[in-house]
This record gives sequence, structure tokens and C-alpha cells, in this order.
Amino acid sequence: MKELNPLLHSQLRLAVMSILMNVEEADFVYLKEKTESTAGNLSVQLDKLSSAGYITVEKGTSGKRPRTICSITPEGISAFEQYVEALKSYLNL
Amino acid sequence: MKELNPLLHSQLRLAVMSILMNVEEADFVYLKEKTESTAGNLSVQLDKLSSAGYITVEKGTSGKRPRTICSITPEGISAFEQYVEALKSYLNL
DNA sequence: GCCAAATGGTTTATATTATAAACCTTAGTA
DNA sequence: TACTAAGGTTTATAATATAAACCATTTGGC
Repeated sequence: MKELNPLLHSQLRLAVMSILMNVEEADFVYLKEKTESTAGNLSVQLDKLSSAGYITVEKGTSGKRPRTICSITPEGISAFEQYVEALKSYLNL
Repeated sequence: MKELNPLLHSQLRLAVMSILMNVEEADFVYLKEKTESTAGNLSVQLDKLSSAGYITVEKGTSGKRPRTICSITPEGISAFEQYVEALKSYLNL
């Protein structure tokens, strides 16, 4: 049986990747709301995805408030697609 | 976003459930080979699935050797199907 | 202007989980 | 008898996910 990329096989990280597959970019607050995660948890998981090169994380400001914008990288897209293929073999799809 | 049943969201347990969805029953040795897991790990995960009522685990003998036979329960099938549905929403399927 | 609360995070501690190592029991066998 | 192998289980450890505690800035009320 195929291996399931452990970096993607995590509910929160998968949720983030799933969202980023469908939008050009998304900011921290949006991801937090959509995934219903705590800020701490999200912050940690974004770091991991970023360290793996699956997403980029740009820390800037919007007006005077900080704003962190994330987007998926080509490697992220590729990893996600491979993960989906691997999963299919488990799910009978 | 839908919650992913944590009991099923584990590579080895998912692999076991996936196999059991496709066969009437499977013994310990078969599952170990198919999943390429260690016996210890498999034993632990089978216990968890069994405790949850997702599979039955019958410990008998074949000839003189012990033989543990597993099969999926209706609750297991239902849980698996719900898990698949939830996952689909993450995978764009 | 000053204090309280809110916003947008990060760091760190804890609880859970997955995994393998070590162990047990019985059977065959040299 | 004493080794080895088969088929597992129990337990210790490593990894992971998660939230609690914390920090910096900003905004609103008085």
C-alpha cells in the first residue's frame, strides 16, 4: 500500500492545503476561521508547511495591523496531488 | 469543514479498514504483510478498532497455531463511509 | 492622555498517538 | 534438552497535535 505523506496526513494541515488549492492566497485570520482552529495550532502547522516548502508565508501589514498571507507553492500542489492519489487507493475511489 | 474521525485518520488503521472493506475476513498475518507493519503496531491498532466496535477480532487456532481473524462490522462500514465522505470535501473529489 | 480590551500572532508546555523494541507462549526439530 | 520460528502482546519511546500562556500593537472609552 502506498505511503501517505505524513506532513499532509494531518487534519489541520490538510484543511489548510485544501483551502489554498482553491484560492490564490489566504490570510491567517481567514484560515483560522475556515478551519476553526486556535491561533497557536494554526501558527505551528503553517510553519511546518512552510518549512517543507509547500506554502509561502508572507508577513506584512494591512493598514496598521499585521497581516500574514499564505499561498501554496508548485511543490505544495504536487505533494497534495500525490497525496490524493495515494489516498484514493485506500478509499476505493 | 467536516471533522475527520481521528480513529480512522491514521495510516495503519485506515489501511486495515480499507482491506477489510474488500474482503469477508482477513487474518493477522495477512494484514501484517499487506500493510507492511510490525506485529506490535498492528496488534495495538487492531485493539483500537475493535474497542471502537469497528471490527471484530476472533482469536482461534489453525491446526495447532494461533490464528487471529478480523472482519469489519456494520458500524465499521458506516464509519468508513462517513470518513470517506468527509475526506472528499478536503480533496475536491 | 491613559487604561482596558481587542487584534494578530508566537512560544512553550502538555496530552495523545503512533511505532517499535522487548517480551511471552507454543510448536516443531536437531 | 535446547534452539529456532511463528504468532502475537505489553510496554517504553519518539513524534505529533493541540491549546495555554504569552507578547506587541492598536483601538476605543473616559
